[in-house]
Amino acid sequence: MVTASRPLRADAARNRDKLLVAATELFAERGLDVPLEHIARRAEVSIGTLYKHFPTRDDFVAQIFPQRLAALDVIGDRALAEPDPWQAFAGYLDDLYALQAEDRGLNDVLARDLPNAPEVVSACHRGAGHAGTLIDRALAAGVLRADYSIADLATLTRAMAQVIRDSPGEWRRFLSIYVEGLRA
Amino acid sequence: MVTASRPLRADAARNRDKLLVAATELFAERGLDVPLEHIARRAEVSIGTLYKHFPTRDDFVAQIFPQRLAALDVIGDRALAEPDPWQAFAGYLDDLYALQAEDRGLNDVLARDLPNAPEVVSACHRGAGHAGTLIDRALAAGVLRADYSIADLATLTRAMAQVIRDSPGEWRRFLSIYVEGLRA
DNA sequence: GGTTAAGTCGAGGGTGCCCTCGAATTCTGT
DNA sequence: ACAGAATTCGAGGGCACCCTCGACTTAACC
Repeated sequence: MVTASRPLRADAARNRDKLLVAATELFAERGLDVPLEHIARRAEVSIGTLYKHFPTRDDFVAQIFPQRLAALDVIGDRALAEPDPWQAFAGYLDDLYALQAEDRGLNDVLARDLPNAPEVVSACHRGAGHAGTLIDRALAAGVLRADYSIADLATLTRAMAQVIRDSPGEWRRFLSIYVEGLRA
Repeated sequence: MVTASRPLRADAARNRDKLLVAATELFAERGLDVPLEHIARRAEVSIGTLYKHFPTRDDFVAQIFPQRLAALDVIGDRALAEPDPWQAFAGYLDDLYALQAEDRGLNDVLARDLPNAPEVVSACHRGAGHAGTLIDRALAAGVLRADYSIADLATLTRAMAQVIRDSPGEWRRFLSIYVEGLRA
């Protein structure tokens, strides 16, 4: 999988790291659309060097977000371990959006059309898998409105992304109202 | 109020109209951020002429949206005429977002920080007034969750704007779930 | 018809972002 | 130390949008 061509030269490895750090920070602070020039500047590296290491924005995304998205598995597993199906589902939503609220980049990744990064896509699919299971369990237990589906959750996620952007202090309240409407 | 300076020359009046028509169409189709050059092109007028008549984007907004926002009064009055407080409130939301779904420009106007156009601002205030009354009535009747406020409705509106943009076919379903969570 | 104020036009300058490429630099192995 | 390969740099071209301004055109009034 990892095509180990010649290892990077020392200075190159250092620059690559600085770029990754800068990109991670800026994505989290300002979202996925931060200008690449800003990333280069924060990394104290020229724009040309940036393009050498990461020819496209998606190359950054592919390097940065798989780790971030691992958190999805963590909250997914936690929810699956919760015995009460309703608690599991509602808690999962809470955890999910707390995650999004902490990281504008993550918020963007989950809310918009997926970036062209296979690892990111598969992490999202895994997340959707967890969510699907939680929904099914809640449906089986009869605690969730009977017509709820994963597609509704996708819609909710985009809506929540917007609420988080506009009024970071109010997403929890908004979510709790919506969730109230979900009970069977 | 209307400073009736010299009337416009015939050709100027014609161009002004063409610009207004083009802007109305394009705002509705593509939202408030459509490039001004596109408006000029559709109006078959040069960019310089556009700036002569409408020095800023807000000048367009100020001319176009007060009419559009009159619809807010219509649905507001309709809702106030409805005797059942819950029906009135829920129906109002439905009508409001149906309006937004029909016109991307309106969707933008209602969802983002208000444009610098006094007439638009006051129309929105009037709308908020109606909504406030409907909320109060529903609260008084005990059919709406007791802590609901106009601020929640503002949050909802931004969320709905996003849902409408992303998946125009699903806003009604999303809204109905949220509204379900609102009942007392 | 001639005068002139009003209106029109569009090239062009400014900004912010994207991305490329050749010259200059620096690491690495011998 | 040196050669050669790898890496860095940043000026600069491209694009999309914003907005201005002076030369040209035209409607309006006598």
